[in-house]
Amino acid sequence: MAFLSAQPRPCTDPNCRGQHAPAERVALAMSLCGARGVQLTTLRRQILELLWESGQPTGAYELIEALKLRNSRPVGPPTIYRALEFLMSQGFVSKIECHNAYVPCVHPERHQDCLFFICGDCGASVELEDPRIEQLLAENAADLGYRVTRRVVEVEGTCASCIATSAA
Amino acid sequence: MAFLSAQPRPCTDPNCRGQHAPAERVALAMSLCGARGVQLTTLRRQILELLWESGQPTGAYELIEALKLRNSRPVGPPTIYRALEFLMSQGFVSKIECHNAYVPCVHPERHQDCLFFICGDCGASVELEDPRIEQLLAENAADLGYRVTRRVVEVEGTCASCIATSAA
DNA sequence: GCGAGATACGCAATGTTATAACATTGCGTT
DNA sequence: AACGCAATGTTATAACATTGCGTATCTCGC
Repeated sequence: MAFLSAQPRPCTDPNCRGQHAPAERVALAMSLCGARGVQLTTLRRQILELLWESGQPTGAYELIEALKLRNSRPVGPPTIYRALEFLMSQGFVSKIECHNAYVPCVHPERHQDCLFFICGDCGASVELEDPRIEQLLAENAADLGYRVTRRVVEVEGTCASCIATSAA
Repeated sequence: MAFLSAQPRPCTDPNCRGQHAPAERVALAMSLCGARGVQLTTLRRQILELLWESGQPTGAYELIEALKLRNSRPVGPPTIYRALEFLMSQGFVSKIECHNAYVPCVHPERHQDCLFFICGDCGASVELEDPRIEQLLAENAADLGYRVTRRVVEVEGTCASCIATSAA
């Protein structure tokens, strides 16, 4: 009886905009890792937590600094990058290529690349899915004979609240 | 009488796939710079030529090496990056964010961000335009209240010829 | 032509992001 | 104990990009 389950469940609202508590998101990741037979180790979990708590795309070296505060013993760049690679391979994190920064993903269970809108003023990013865009990219790929391994769709601009603030 | 003009003219075929001779492309850039009142200096022109001749996304430091061979006097990173910034501002070049590399643009006169398909095997990239995708991104931006300044759409995968090669 | 201001370039140093190469830890199995 | 394995630690370096400042070159009004 799924509705009685104590397990965290995936969000099914494509327009939820990622409004979920960090703890809830991390619990979902732990659950998925269990089901997939991979390990969400302490380090990996901490990084995922930090990303959820950060609220905006965060650089690898910022994560190193943040972990230093939390853990006393510092970790080196390779450690961070390996953990990020794991988190990305599992769909828990995406890289914002145009900012060399990392964001937690709202829908790791669907595990696909989605759209990001990034505000150049406040730095916040929003994750969206749009099947129509995915479809069109797939069509273009088919026309070219491409086999697709990854999609990067990043829209840079100014978010509504920053527009409002700057107008004031 | 436009059809008698000796000026290079923009390509109007959205699916031309960039099959244009480097010299022709550079001539178009020079013409556009004249019309816009900006300077396509020797350095900038050389970099644009190198990108057209390269045939695939090229890193800033690769351009430094290539210029060293061509010019005897070497140029430093800031010089290259300034030139690339100029070429991007004029729509002559785009950055492939997911590879930290630069490609010449087929349609500088339209001066807008387009789609790139990048082959992970051979490294070649293909530039496309798809108004339907642009439209959908604009819709999503409008829904979110975003003012868009730049679009990054990069599809990584394997191109048709590399698929054929690896199958053989 | 000629000087003032703007634009572009040269150069040294530095900052930022990412990976290579190798060593170690911890844990479960034999 | 000895081994295998996944993850992490350590050191160094590769790869990408910017800052700050001084010099050269171009443009335009005179």
